[in-house]
Amino acid sequence: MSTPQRRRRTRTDAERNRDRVLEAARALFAESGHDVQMSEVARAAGVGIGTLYRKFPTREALIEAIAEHRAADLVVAARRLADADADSDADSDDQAQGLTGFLYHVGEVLAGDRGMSEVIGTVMGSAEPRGETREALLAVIAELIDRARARGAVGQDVTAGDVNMVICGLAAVIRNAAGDWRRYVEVTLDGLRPR
Amino acid sequence: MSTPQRRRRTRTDAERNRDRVLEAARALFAESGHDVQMSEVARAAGVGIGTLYRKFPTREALIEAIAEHRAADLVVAARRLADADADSDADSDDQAQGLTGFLYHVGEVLAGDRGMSEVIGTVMGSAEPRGETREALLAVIAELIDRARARGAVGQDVTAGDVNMVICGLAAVIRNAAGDWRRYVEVTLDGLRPR
DNA sequence: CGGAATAAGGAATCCGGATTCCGTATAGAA
DNA sequence: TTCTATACGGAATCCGGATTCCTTATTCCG
Repeated sequence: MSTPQRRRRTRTDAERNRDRVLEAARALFAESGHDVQMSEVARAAGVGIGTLYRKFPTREALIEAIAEHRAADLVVAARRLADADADSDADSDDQAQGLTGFLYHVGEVLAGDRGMSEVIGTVMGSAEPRGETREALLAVIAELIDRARARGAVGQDVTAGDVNMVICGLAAVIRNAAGDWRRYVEVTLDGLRPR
Repeated sequence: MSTPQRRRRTRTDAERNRDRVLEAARALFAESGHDVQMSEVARAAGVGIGTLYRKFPTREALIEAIAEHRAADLVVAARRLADADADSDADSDDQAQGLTGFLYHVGEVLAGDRGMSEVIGTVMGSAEPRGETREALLAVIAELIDRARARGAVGQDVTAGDVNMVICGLAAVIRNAAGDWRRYVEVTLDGLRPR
């Protein structure tokens, strides 16, 4: 029946180290993908392996934490594009501007982040049951599609799932340097147009 | 200066075992992808690990050997489709029949072969310098494209590289169960049409 | 049939990393 | 300043698998 006294606040240095780890890992993963070693991350962060493990009990946990962040960034970007799309008049030569912009943005991001390109497939795939961020992303994508469709820029039958697939493929193209990813985006966008 | 006497022919049992290994590995990889253990392959083949390693000095060698086979199969299939395409009149409702058939065929194959879907990206990507089979595949694809283009079924600017990318993406879609791959093929084919 | 020359088997070894453990160091509450 | 909950560091440990090695079994050539 002991009354638990209020916990001391988290040590400031602990917090600082967490940030350092996160940042170092983000950079390393972006540069070389997820096959970087935990010890490397720790070194890059200027922290001991023990500390790294205190923050993230597992390599997987670390990767997941970062992937989550980056995915959330994508949601934000998509949100912005959707809003911009809402404002703009229908005078642009690209009637699907929001969606178009989004796909190119994703390409840009993946092209600059090896790690992300390795995981986005899983994130978007039907794998993870818990996908708060995933749901959010699908929602915004659906919105982008609706806007484009309202202007007759994409087929009536296009769904967020379709874009999902396209992104999944895009990541693979980028990872394998299988060609010019911009061309890929161009082709798939054409494929989504009506008729 | 010793004259090497003519070698004894390869023992029949040795050959038999090689086939067994190849077959077992093919099945296992198709079923579960390439993360299967060497010992599992050996067991499935009814052979000792030592024997397995005598045939394929490295896990990578084994995977490569099988991937090579399967890729060659794709070339054969493509070749057939190209020939069939050559015969057919232009009365079909699908003017790109050869190419269309090929992409669906690839999808079918990848959907039934986890291992292949994991590697095709690398095979098609600009990775491998030595790509006899890769070259052959690209050549047939180019032919399929030419035929389709002659009928105005695909854009003037479509290249084998484009199809390459599409396949790379297709593999990712299938691997991640990111959606209905047939839909993906449909969309990308549309994207390759003129205009 | 007899004897190399090959091949089969599979236990023992090796290895690259991830993860754990515990003795120290430090922040921050009193 | 003191004291203790927290956090740090990084050597030691653990582990899953690939790969090696050596002993025994088979082929098949003469």
